[in-house]
This record gives sequence, structure tokens and C-alpha cells, in this order.
Amino acid sequence: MPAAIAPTLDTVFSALADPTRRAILSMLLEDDMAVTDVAEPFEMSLAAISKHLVILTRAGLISQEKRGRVKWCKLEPDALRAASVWMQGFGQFEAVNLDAFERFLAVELDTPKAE
Amino acid sequence: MPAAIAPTLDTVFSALADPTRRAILSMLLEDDMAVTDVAEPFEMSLAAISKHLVILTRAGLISQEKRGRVKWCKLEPDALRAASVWMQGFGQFEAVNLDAFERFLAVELDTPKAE
DNA sequence: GCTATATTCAACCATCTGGTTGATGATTGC
DNA sequence: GCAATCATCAACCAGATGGTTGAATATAGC
Repeated sequence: MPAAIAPTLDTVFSALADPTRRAILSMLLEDDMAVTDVAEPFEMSLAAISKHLVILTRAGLISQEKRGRVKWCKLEPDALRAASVWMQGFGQFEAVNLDAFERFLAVELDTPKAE
Repeated sequence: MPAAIAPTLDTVFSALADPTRRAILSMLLEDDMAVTDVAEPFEMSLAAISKHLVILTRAGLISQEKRGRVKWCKLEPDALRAASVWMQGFGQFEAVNLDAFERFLAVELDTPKAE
């Protein structure tokens, strides 16, 4: 099944460049969704949304799994992580020690969001 | 004359989607550069590079200052920061405490890159 | 002032992008 | 089996994108 898509910075950033696609990602933060439900709030055709989902999938930002006739969409954070790490090479991030950042993340992600 | 460019996530991400423009940003990490020097390593016309620089400028990723007949290009990290912060809302970053991240950055940036 | 250098402008072109509509293919449920 | 539902495919379209070339605009230096 894999056909392992190879997301690149090109595909990730151009996927993120569209506001509709960013909105879809935001929706998927809440929960996994079926294609029809993803399309519901948008004023465009289901086919258009379907294309956006293909682009997000190819960028590795989401994954899609078909169960019955319903295709479920799920956020996949790894590609975003890659893009974010790339960004750390720049500007205010240039001085950031990547290892330290990784450790920081590890600790943060391990800490159950205490209010 | 400002017409103060308002960089948006759209413009930032689509600026970052092109490999030539990311390469330019990498070059500007080293130092400020004149347009001609930016163009030198690329196998495309000066006019094409000039257009890329306009796009980067409109995205707020670089600034350009004309001194004499030479226009200097300078990396502007703030727009990247904005995009990076946006990303933290997602995936593995969703659990990251933004305040903690800011503090982490502050400490990191204060620490002189000790080898 | 004239020539050379630095950069952009203008017109053009091929290709990509984001949308449409209508047909098509699976799956479900009665 | 058949109608309804979920999703994609195919063909098409307008406009954006990324490149070209040649002319134009400043500035620099002799």
C-alpha cells in the first residue's frame, strides 16, 4: 500500500500556501473527518475539496484511509515538523541549537498539559 | 512611500514554496548581498532573480535597501517567525506550551553559540 | 558628457493552480 | 437488485507563476 509519498519542502510549503488547505488542517486538529464533512463548511464543490485533500496527502500533511465508502482524513504532523525544523535555520532561529530544540520538544511533549 | 507590505501566511508560505527563493534566503543567512551577487550562482537571468526578490520582499522575508546603484538584500526573520508560530498549533507542536517555547528561544538566543 | 554597471520594466510564453460541471465507480441499506 | 450516498475522474476554463529577451532608468567613474 505505501507507495511512500516523499514530501518535500516544496510540496509542504505550497500546500500550506492556500488558506482553504490551512483551514482544513485546522479542522483536522479537532478530530479525524470524512471528506464530505471536511467539505461541508466551504462554499465550493466536493470535487475541489477532494483535490485539496490530494495535495495535502501528497505533502504528507494528512493521511486518508478508506473504510467502506467513507474516506477518513487524519492530520499527519511529521511533514509540518520537517518544515518547522527547516525554518529554524533562519533569522531568530539561526542561533538555536537543534539538539537543544529536540530535547526541549521531547520534554514538552512528554509533559501532560498541566493547566 | 511605505505602502507597508502586510505579509500574510499565504504570501510567506508561497514564497517559501520555491527552491530558488529558499536558496536565496540561505545565502542571505551568511550576509547581506547585492542583487547581482545573489543572482550569480543561479543559472537564470538577473530579471528572474529580481522577481524572486520582489516576492520575498512582499512576503516580508527580506528587505531591500538601495545605496547608490546597488540594492542590498537583507534577511528579515519576523515573517518566518510568524509562520513558525502558526505551525506550532499543529501536530506534535499542539501540546507545546508557547510560553515555554518563547522562553526556550530566549535562552537559546542569548547563549553565544559555544562549539 | 559618455560609457559602463546595477537593476527593473514590459511584453511575451508555457505551464501550473484552483475552480467548475457532469459522468463514473464503490458501497450501503432496504 | 436498485436507489441513494461517498468520493473521484475527466474535461474544461481563467488567472497565477516562473521563466525569457530587449529596452529603459539610475548611478558611478573617468
